Amino acid sequence: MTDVVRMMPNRLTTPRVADKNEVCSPVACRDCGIYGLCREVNGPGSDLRLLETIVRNRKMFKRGDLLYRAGDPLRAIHAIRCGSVKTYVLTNDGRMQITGFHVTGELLGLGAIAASHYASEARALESTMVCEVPIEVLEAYSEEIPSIRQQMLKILSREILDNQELMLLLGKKNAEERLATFLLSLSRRFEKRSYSPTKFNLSMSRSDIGNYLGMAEETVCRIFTRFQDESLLTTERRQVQLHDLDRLKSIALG
Amino acid sequence: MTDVVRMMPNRLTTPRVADKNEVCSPVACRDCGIYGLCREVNGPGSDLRLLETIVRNRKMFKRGDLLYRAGDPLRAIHAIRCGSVKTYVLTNDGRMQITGFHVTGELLGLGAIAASHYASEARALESTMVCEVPIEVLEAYSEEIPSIRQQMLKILSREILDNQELMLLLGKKNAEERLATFLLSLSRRFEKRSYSPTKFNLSMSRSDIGNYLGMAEETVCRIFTRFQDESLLTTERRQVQLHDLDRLKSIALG
DNA sequence: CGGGATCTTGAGCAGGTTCAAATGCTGTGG
DNA sequence: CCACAGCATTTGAACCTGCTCAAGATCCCG
Repeated sequence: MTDVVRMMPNRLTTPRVADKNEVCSPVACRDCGIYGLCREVNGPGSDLRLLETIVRNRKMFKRGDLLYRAGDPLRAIHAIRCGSVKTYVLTNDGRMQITGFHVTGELLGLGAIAASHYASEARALESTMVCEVPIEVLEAYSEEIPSIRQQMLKILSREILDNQELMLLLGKKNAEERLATFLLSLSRRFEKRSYSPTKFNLSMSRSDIGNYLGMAEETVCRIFTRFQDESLLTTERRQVQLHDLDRLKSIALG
Repeated sequence: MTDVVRMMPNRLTTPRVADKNEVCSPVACRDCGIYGLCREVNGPGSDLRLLETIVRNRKMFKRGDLLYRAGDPLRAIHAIRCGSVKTYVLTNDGRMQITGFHVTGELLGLGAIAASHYASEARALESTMVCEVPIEVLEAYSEEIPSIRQQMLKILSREILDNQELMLLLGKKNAEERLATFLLSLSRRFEKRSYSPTKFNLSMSRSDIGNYLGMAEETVCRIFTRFQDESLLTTERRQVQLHDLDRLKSIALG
């Protein structure tokens, strides 16, 4: 194990990896994106039927496992309990564009509501526990409780905003700006979930990062090296430590 | 007027330009994106309250007029009655990324539902008539008629799919593939609304096209010229005629 | 310990950008 | 109705960022 890793007490630095035997209680699910739906539905501490349904439908995925394939009929909405997932779309000739990395507490599959088929493919980047809400359960509750739809609208809307930012990145930013933006996005998301915003693990490969950011994997490496030379950060394989968030921000914004 | 333009009977080739005095009846609104919402709400021919509300709230915009600004509180959902609009986001240093061109029958502003503020800016590309549904009207009807939310989910979801395609374009396609994809997208959208899919007017400048596709305006020109040399299409200023949709498709897909 | 995957670095190349300039269109005011 | 200013489009030429190809280093897993 590397020095960087040895320095790090596990909690408060990197998200835990899913443990198959761990009890996934409603309380433990508080981090889950789907929890936002539940809280919307029930008063605090009241009837938690939806949450219970969710908790009963949890699944483990290993690195590289497929959560769903593009074109599959939409079975369920997926909430990442712990771990991480990449989603991507494919061109006819097999080129892949990663459209997002999703970490603990985030939701997958809502973009497919309209089509009733998954539009993208999702694959686990590490050992990942996912809670699933079968779509018919969601539908049933939506009939009964209109505010669920309201909440879903918000989540979809949020996704549209995120995608707009990614489009801006892909269309207008150069390689340095892209990587800086990417690192800051991860940093913020980890911070929101009480993990360290400056020291974390990248669960995706350089090649995945490059694909997502629209650049070659070699370029990703080179920019990491350049940032390191400028003392912006330290990398040790997939461990990253950010030393100067402010300077990173000014780079990210162009 | 150029030869190309003179050849074209107006209807069935290019969308009409908005006429300030034209009556915007419910029937005439059939092309409107918002009509999808209404049909969801009422049986055919029955109570058309929502539609009437919409029809009373129409507005004219001239080329370059702002429909709304990023950060403005969300007032209304906008349905383009005729004309066209570009939406875009801005970086801090003023760089712009156009996130979409929207033509007759399409909806604007739904992406902002969550934030309750517009996330992007919208500007008319030509004389454009827009029907507006004030957000509180939409909310009120949504309370009463849950299927409206259902329909809005579908529209949002559709937008996410479209954005995924644009991300793939920006991240993975070269200049020729981008322009071909762009032209085919317009072609399909015009065809869906019974305009000619092979002969139409580009209401946006080369510079706008370049911005949207993540390339320099000069590159757009050069590729247009190249396509013309290969007899794929003819351009005369902003008039385009596509001669070989199939070949264009095979280019677009990579 | 071995082999495959991942990461890093170098060198040369190319697609696309930038800068510059010519041409053509449009619409605005007199 | 015409002239002119300003904008949009087109084309050329030099340059540069990031890509591709290649090879070596390192890590991870069984």
